[in-house]
Parts: sequence; structure tokens; C-alpha cells
Amino acid sequence: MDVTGHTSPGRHSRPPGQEPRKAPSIRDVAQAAGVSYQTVSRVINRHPAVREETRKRVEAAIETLGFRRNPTAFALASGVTRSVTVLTSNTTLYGYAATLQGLEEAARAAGYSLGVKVLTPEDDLDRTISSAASDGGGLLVIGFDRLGASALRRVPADVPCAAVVEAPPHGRKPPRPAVWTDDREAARAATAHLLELGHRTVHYVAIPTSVGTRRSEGPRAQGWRAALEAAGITPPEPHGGEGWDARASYDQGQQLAHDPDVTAILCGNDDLALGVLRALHHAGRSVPEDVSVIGFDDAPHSEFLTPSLTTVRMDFQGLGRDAFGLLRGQLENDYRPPAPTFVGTALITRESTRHPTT
Amino acid sequence: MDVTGHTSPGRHSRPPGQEPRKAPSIRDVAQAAGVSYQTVSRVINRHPAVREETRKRVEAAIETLGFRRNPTAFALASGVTRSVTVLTSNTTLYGYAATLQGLEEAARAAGYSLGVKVLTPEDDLDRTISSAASDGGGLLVIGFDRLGASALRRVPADVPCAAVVEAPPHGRKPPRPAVWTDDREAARAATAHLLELGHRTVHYVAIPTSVGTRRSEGPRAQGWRAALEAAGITPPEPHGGEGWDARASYDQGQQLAHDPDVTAILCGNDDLALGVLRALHHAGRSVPEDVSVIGFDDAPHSEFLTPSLTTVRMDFQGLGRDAFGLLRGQLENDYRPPAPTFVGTALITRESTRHPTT
DNA sequence: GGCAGCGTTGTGACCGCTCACAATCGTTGC
DNA sequence: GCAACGATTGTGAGCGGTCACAACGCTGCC
Repeated sequence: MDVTGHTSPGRHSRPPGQEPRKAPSIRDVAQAAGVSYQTVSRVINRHPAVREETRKRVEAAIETLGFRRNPTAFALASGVTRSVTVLTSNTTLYGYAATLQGLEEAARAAGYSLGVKVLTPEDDLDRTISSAASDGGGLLVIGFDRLGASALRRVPADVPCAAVVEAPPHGRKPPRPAVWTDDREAARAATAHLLELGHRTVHYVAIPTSVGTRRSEGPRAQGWRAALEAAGITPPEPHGGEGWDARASYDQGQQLAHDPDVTAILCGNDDLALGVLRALHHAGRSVPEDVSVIGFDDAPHSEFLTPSLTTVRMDFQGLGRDAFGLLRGQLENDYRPPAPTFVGTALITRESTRHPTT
Repeated sequence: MDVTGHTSPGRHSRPPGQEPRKAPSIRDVAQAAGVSYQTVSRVINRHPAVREETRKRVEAAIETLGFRRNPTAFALASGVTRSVTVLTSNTTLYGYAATLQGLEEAARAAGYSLGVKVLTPEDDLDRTISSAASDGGGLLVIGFDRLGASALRRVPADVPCAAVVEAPPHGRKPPRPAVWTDDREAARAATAHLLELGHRTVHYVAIPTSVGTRRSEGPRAQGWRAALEAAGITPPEPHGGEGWDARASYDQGQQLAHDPDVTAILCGNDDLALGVLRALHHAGRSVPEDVSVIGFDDAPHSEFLTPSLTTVRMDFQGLGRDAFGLLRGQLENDYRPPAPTFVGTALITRESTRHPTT
């Protein structure tokens, strides 16, 4: 079953005699309208000092010739790009994809075009950054992970830049203008919820963090730990931290499943929760009867799992929108970015959590 | 729980006296190296007619000044952009996201920068297209749906363009160079598989199609229908066709669940399958004991569902790669796109399918 | 009537790079 | 010894816009 198809252009796909006629320039328009190129420039820039009648004439010429201002020439001459580049290590994981979507929407609404560059450990970070910087008007960095965070740190100070990041440690500020969600508090609340249901402790399966070594703790882990400590419980050793998806968490899920004392598990994201769910199922432990599971992020499919997943909803799109606003504030002198509009987090309780059976 | 954070740049974030010094130009390099700007241009373009010693000198100057060729000026002067724009109606659904990922990888490998523009029903398609076209060197259209397909049709003939599309009807060719997977055959094989297991018929929950009205059939529906007809079975009325996600298919799943004759369901993608799975569960019908379900696309989480989902694996990344190659062939005179490299489809059998009871 | 002042339009230079062509140099050939 | 030649290098123009400034015509005023 590997039948596939494609069509390709002929070697000479251009009909003879039909040169790819190049787009009209302002000088073409000027000639057609009987004015100077500068007047055309004024018209397309809505400069007030143009007589009504002249403007009409120029606009007519623009219309008939199908003129559109060449963005490249505009960028070169004016130094203004109206384009931004997103730097991210991933485009498909839910959190990243949703953030990217928010960034794109905001950019489109503001009339900016959006470039995307995926960061890989193999590529030279500085090289990638400087090429992206010279390409476009500004950089938007998704700094959820190590790669993204270190890219953010290396963006030269004179390059306009904004970021979406993991909640920074208390008292620390990200190196650049940034937005984030208070994951720490959200994780604390989710953990507290499990404790309130009557669980004696809560185990944690971690996502990778954006800082330091594998064993260092991200904000979600910190919130989890804080909730336990506030309840006078010694936190057990956290699991995971090496991958983002279900494949990565399945093993951890198996270990947890074999420990009969485990009755509640908080996962760093919904994909990890899925792997844990699967492992628990294989081990014959049912959710939520034997074990409660909470995810993080509220991915679109989490609601439809069986059992449907209790999880922490995040407003990634809102984060993206706001990060773009922050960048736009640096790009346009007269633009003041509005206060953050994203809605923070919310614990969505579904079927995967309940009180423990004594 | 709506605590969030952000930092913004001060109003005057630039340290006084530290102007954002503009990047060095080839003339700066030329002066530093004691040659003309044209010689510098030759060096950065690897023109052979430069004496070894001169080249060394220029390269040293480039290094010390940290010169990088301005892509905007290069584009304007040469007419070559080394950038492409992806037009898509969606960035988060698995098929789209994975295709985008393939496109991005290929573009990055070839040294192209990649722009993304999301198509919406509200925006003026022609406007979006022409702005994307003037922005970059070429267009890559993801034409899985109506919006994408109609965008593809409207791309002016003189704009370089390649697409990833739904398999076209027999004997038809897409309007532009394109790649696709033979979904029709894959759906036929998946349906045939269910029949071979002993099911008397197979029901179908459709994804939206890229052509015509809601009720017209995409290649997956055609393949399903063909398999049934080949077995002498009158195809039942297909369901769905109005949405891509689990929310859209849940209702259809409910209807199917209440019909005791339904023992096998093919879904247009894995998300729809998820909604159907959920509806069956709610109706008390177990999978695969009472009903077999097959999805399409092999999304990353499908393997970890319970029951894990039998599905048709697609090589979206490969499609993206190949589509980029097709575009690159139009952009560079001396580049011949390689033959398609994507691997087609494969039926992945997991827990959600088996022979019917009785 | 002459001139300042305004509204409107045109000219020249330039953004950073490429292209086509001209200029320079040291060799070579006869 | 000199023209021809190839290898190098430099010059001018232009890509399609913008900016700064000059120039024009008209009105209002003393």
C-alpha cells in the first residue's frame, strides 16, 4: 500500500511569449497617472499633502495596473520590516502549536508577516539567531525548553525581541520582555485539589524544564512540591523530565502502577498523562477508582479520552497574542502594548480524578 | 487561579549613548579590507575570479566586523528571495501540523526561510495570496480543505507554487504541481481489512473534503465505498463531513452506537475516531468486542489510547518535504526536484479492531 | 506690486546589494 | 618589442521604494 501521486511542472512550464511580467513599480504608476513617482509614494502612504483630484487619478492608475507596493523595497528603503520571526524548538506539541497559533493570529491582525524557524541542537544557535534577526523586524522566542530558553539568552541586545517562557524562579526576570503563566500556582492548586479529595500524597511525572540540568525543577514541579509541603507531606521523588510525550511517560507510569501506595499522579502535560493512563491500564489499575490522574495544558483530545482527563487549562493562544504585543511595542514607536489579556489557568475536573477508595 | 506574569521593556529601554549600531555593509568591509565593494560582493558570493590573498583579507574583515549580507537588499537587487510562504487554513490539526513540519525541515535544510500565513474565511483570499506572493519567493499551499484548495486555484500563474493536496479525482490533475497520498487506496484497504475480519458492512464518519459541497465525497469516502461495492455490499449513508475533531464526531458516534447492526466504523481521521470511541463508550458498547473502529493519520497519541487505535499511517512530513522540492525546482533553474520520497500509507492494526462476535 | 506663506508637486540622494561593463595588471606569443 | 590575452579589480547603473529638500503656483497682506 504505497501508491502515491504527484505532478510536477514540465521543464519549460511557461507558455512561450508569456514572460513572467514583472510587477508594476511606482514609476509605472506615476507615468500612467501623469505625476511624479514621489506623488505616487505619497498616495500609497496616505500622506495628506496630495490634492484630492490627483489622489483619485493615482488611485485609478494603481487599480488598473494592479500595483502593490514591493515589501522588499519598502523594507530596504524605510528600514521597517513589518515581519517577525518565531524561534521555537517544536511546532507540533500542543503547547507550542497553540502558542504559535496565537502569535500568528496577532501578527496577521496587525498586518505583520510571520516567519518560523525551528531550533535544533545540531544547528549553530548564534548563526540561526542572527540570520533570523537580519531577516525580519523582530524575534519571538518560545522558551518552554532548554533550547528555546538558551536561544532567548543569546539574542543580541539590539535586536527587538519578546518571548513566551516558563514561569521564571521567584525574584528572577527573563532576559527579555516576556509573558508567562503562573504554572507554579496552577500546579500547587491541582495538587491541593487531589489532597482535598483525600489522597495521602501525590506523585509527579515531570516535563523537561527550560533551565539547568535534567534534575532541576521547573515551576510545575515546584508548585507540586509546595502544595505537599504546605500539607506537611514529604514529597516523593519526581519521575520523568526527559520527554514530552506519552512514549516518554509510559515507563514511569509502569513503575508508579506497581506501587500500591500510589493513588494520585500529577503529570506535567496531557501527553504524559496519556502514557501514564495507558501504563496503569496495562497494570490492571483503574482510573479513577484506584488512581487519580491530572494532566496539564488541556489538549483538545483530553476531554474525549476514557476516562476523560482532569487537567489544567492554559491559554497558550493568549500568551502568544500578548507576546506579539510586547514585540510590537518595541517595533513601533507609537504603539503601547496593552496589558496582558490572556486568562491564566483553570483546573478542569473530569473523570480521571476522585477521592481514593479508603 | 488567574495569576500570570509578564515583563515589559521600559519606555526607554536603550541604554543612553548606545545607539543600535547598524550592521556593517559591504562598503564598510571593503574599506576595512582595502578593496572595492564589488570585490567584497564577489567574496561573499564565492565568485572564482578573486585572488586567494585578496579573498583571505576580505574574509578577515568580514569576520572582525561581523558582517552578514543583508537579505532584504540581496533580494531587492538580485530578485532572488530564498524564502517561501506556506498558506494553510490550520496549523494545529495533526495532518496540517505534521505537513508544516516537513515543509519547514526541508526549507531549513535548503537554506530557505519560511513564512506562514493562515487562511481564514473572513479574509480576502486574493489579497492574502498576492501579499504572500510579493513577500516571498514562492508559495506552498496546504490544500486539504476547501479553503486551501480554493487558495491554490487562485494563485496567479506567474507565481511559483507547489502544494500538498487531497488525492485528486481519477483523471484530474491539481491546478499546480502537487504531491498527495493515495488516500483512496488506503481507505479501500482499511475497509477491506474490516470486511476480511468478518464484518458485514462498514460505516464511515467523514472528514470535510477539499472540493464541492459538504455532501460530495473525498478520496477516503470513495475508497471506503469502492471496497464495499467490490464486496457486493451497498454502502450505508456516510456520516459527518462537517468537522475535523472529536467534538464533531461525537454526535455521529451516538447515532451509530444506537444501531445494533453497526459493528465496524471507519473514521476520516484519528480525532473523529476518538469522538466515536467516546460515544460508543457512553452508549455501553465496547471496542473492539462490540464494534471495531479504524482511524486515519496515526496521530502520535493514537497508540496510547485505550483501546489503542487501529489506523492508517500517513507520511505527512514526507509530503511536506517533497512539496518543498517541487517548489524549489521552480525557484532555482539548476535544481531538479528528486522523485517523491515519502513512503505512502500503511495500515497499523492495534486493539480497536477485531472480528465481530457471533 | 512685491513678498511671505501655504498647499502641492518634483528632484536628488540613498537603503545595501547585484549586474554589466570598463580598467588595470602581468604574461604570453610571434 | 608590442599586441593580445587572461586574470583580477573597479566603476556606473539600477532594483523599488523612502527621505530631505527644493520648486512651483496661488492666495493674502502690507
